Amino acid sequence: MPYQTVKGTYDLLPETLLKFRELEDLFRHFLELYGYQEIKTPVFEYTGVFQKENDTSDMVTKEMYTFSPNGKDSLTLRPEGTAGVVRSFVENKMYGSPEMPVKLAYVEEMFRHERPQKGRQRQFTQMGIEAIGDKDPLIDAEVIALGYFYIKAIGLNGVKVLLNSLGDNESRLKYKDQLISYFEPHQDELCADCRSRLYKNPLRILDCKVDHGSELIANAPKMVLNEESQIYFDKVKHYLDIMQIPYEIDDKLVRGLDYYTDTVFEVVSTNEASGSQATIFGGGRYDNLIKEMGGPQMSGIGFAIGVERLLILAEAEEIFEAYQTSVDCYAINLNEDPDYMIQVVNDLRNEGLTVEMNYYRRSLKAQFKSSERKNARFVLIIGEDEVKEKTVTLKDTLTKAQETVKKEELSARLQQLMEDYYE
RNA sequence: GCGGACGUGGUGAAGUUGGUUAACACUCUGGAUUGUGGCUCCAGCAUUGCGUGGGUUCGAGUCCCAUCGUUCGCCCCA
Repeated sequence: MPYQTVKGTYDLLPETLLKFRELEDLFRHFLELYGYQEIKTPVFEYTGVFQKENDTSDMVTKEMYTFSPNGKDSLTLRPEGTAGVVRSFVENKMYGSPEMPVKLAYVEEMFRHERPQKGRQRQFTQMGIEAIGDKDPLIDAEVIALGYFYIKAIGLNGVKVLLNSLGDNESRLKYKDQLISYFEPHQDELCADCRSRLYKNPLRILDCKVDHGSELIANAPKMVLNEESQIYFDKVKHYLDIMQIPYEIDDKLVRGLDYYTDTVFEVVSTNEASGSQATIFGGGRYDNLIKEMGGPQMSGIGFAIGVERLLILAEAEEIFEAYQTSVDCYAINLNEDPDYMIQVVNDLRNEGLTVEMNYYRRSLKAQFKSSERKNARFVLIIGEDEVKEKTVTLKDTLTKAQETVKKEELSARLQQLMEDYYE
């Protein structure tokens, strides 16, 4: 096999990683603002954590990295964050927490065996939050607010929030039945995928990209929420209005997995740089997941943001400032051995200054070029005379001023020069 | 899983219907200037090598097949 990254994976090189970190740091700042705490769950879990019974969707059957190291246990690299966090919530008995909801967050790598494309890798990073253990429209609105204002804080334009309600279990089951009886007589007009969805997850038919004569879908019965769900949804919208978060109701928005109940949302980009992968983040409320995982009947809500996609957009909108690493000093050595230079450099570093040095013998010109590339504020020249006199020739690259300083006084002199400059 | 495009040094890339030593530019290295950089000038820089492996041919970066990867779209998107 060739020595190269596996298809759909990539190296995050220093320059890009800095931008990545910037996005993460800002996200963590928002976690703090909204009172979320970060947790780490294992990269792999028992397959059952991600694969619910009766789930035969593409994503679980074809798109998970599932393996069996001992031929017995079936393990899977996490394809998403929610399941692991909910598992942890239950396993660590956080449902007993005095303060509800428990507000958790993660920034982690996910793995999906999909065909790679722009904005879609097989290993990718998601930042997400989950508010578990309580159900109130205010929590839904707050979750959306965190995501929305985070995206705005990055400086992205052309984003919009899509919002929908799938209703509570009662509303949804009723609606499912309605859809089944509506589509049943028209089965032959549906694509193969939708025919198989008909009984399992008829809501997905509404979101099908294959055109089955748009009339059929357009005329499908609309979801009618029961009174409780309608009031809940209205409150969510009301709170979003108060926070001045613009949103669009999209009744075709059903999300892929059927553990979602009531509020579902997605933030999409209208920037063409995102290509066909326009969803920046998506999430929703889940009333049944915690119980399914062996916890009490509790509800949760969360979302996940794809960091790679954010990065594509952020780069397209050129919101990153040019990064320029720099050092305080660069030490040039003109002597055969580096002993004296090492002492000088070591002292300065121990004083807290960032220092680079020349490692091997090369021309003065080459060393000066290095100092430039490292963007050194000061150049320290160490030749025969300096070693003899226990001094260092100090050149300020901004003022071009040059002076000879005693080795013991170097650190203090540098600090002074830097302070003077900023005055 | 399906369909289209693409793959030449560290980088950006030229390479006409297959024909001698793979253009040009940037970067880098050395020198002019062996204790003072940025400018200028000179020189060097793709292990007979053009993603990889086969094939056709007197001859292939150029044609054919396969394979790997990238990319665009479809599917999917927890």
